[in-house]
Amino acid sequence: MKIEFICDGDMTKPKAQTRIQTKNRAAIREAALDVFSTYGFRGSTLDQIATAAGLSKPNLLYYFPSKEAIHAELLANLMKSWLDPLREMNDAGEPLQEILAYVHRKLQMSQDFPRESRLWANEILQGAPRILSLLEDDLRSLVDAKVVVIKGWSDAGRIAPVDPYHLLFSIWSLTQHYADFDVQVQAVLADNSGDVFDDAKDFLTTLYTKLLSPASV
Amino acid sequence: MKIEFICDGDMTKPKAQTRIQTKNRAAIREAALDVFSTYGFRGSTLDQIATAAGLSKPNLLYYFPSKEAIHAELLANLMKSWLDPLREMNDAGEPLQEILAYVHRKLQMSQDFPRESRLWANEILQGAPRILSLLEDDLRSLVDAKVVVIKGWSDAGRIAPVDPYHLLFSIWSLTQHYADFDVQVQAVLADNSGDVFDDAKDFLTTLYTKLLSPASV
DNA sequence: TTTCTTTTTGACCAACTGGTCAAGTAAACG
DNA sequence: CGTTTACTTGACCAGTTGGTCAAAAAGAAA
Repeated sequence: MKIEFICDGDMTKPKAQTRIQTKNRAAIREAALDVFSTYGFRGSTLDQIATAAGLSKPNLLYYFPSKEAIHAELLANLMKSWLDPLREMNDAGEPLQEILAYVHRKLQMSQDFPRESRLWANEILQGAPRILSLLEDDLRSLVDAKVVVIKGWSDAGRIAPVDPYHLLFSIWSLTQHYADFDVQVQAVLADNSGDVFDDAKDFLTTLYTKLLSPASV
Repeated sequence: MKIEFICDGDMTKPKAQTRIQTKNRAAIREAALDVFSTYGFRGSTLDQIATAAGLSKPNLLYYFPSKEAIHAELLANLMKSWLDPLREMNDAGEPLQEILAYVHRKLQMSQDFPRESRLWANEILQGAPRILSLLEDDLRSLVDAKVVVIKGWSDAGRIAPVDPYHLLFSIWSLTQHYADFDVQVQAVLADNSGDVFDDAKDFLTTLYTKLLSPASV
């Protein structure tokens, strides 16, 4: 019997997975996340992933039809959790609080899911060949919607005037930097101080508070 | 006769290169920068580089002893130009102007040398296996020196109090983002507006001015 | 022109790549 | 228990990889 592919378009047969399938598919996803996020798609091999998952290569290919398919599934899952923190930003909330909360959520994701962040970064760095269309649809429309919200806050004088697009870019880059460039951050800081993410949180809170607080005049 | 390797440690024989050597080694560096910055080290092949340089693979290997050697030379050159903009930050200057000038220099580099930025990003993302020691030596000592300068400005009340390390991280991430995540930026902005880098420059100038201007009290 | 050196290439190699397949082993089910 | 189904594997394949080498083709120098 053929394995059902999660999330495919057709509605036929939800086809419950067996214990073994659930376990092994999860192990493969874990291993693939490790390998892909470190070496990128073309730099990773099925043997690496299989070994990391504790399976033989043919066995791995019993669960996923191809290297491409594993990568695609990871990216599909990632897209959702990558957009969610921005979706949660609430039109009706207090503007500065909403933006700071978004920054903190993104920073927390860099701390908790650095591999996911690096997988994303690898894909974008290489020109996003596999998710360009998703960027232009899902990401773009979400951003466009939130840009309107931010513009509204800004026009109403509830936050300082700011380019909403570049504001979002700044949040992405500042928060993901701590995951993507971790090696560099560690090399510079070495033993130097306390917790990096605590300090980063303080720094970013100050930065966005100063940037966005409406002029007191 | 063996080809001399540029910049090797020993002082013997400067050994002037021939016209052909100069031309072909330059072509190889150009091509390798294209390929490595797009696919990362492991994802790039000698055939790709050779073709892009207009040479056959054996011919390419006549000029460089290995794939590793080409990559190493690119990174060595890059390290210098990557650190220079920070080196130029002048202790004796007006603090805010010095920092803004550094930001603008880095942003300009993202605009003018996006491939170099992506080559760097690829290397760091993958754990910097080939330049970790350089990060821990050259980069770290330069940063430590400049941190003292910034701390001095901050203690003297010439700029607002700020964590100097995270200030530098923020400059790196905000400026390099426009090179490294270019595809994503383009996907979000699409045709939307005028020049991305012009807008980015305005945004960053405002951001760091607000962050660093000393309290008016 | 002749000679000497530099440059270029086609043929080749062993190791590795993503992927297949038939045959075997282990679960689950009746 | 036996049988059906799910899972696993060793052997294998064609294409690609980084890299070698001897010999041919330019260039430079005389």
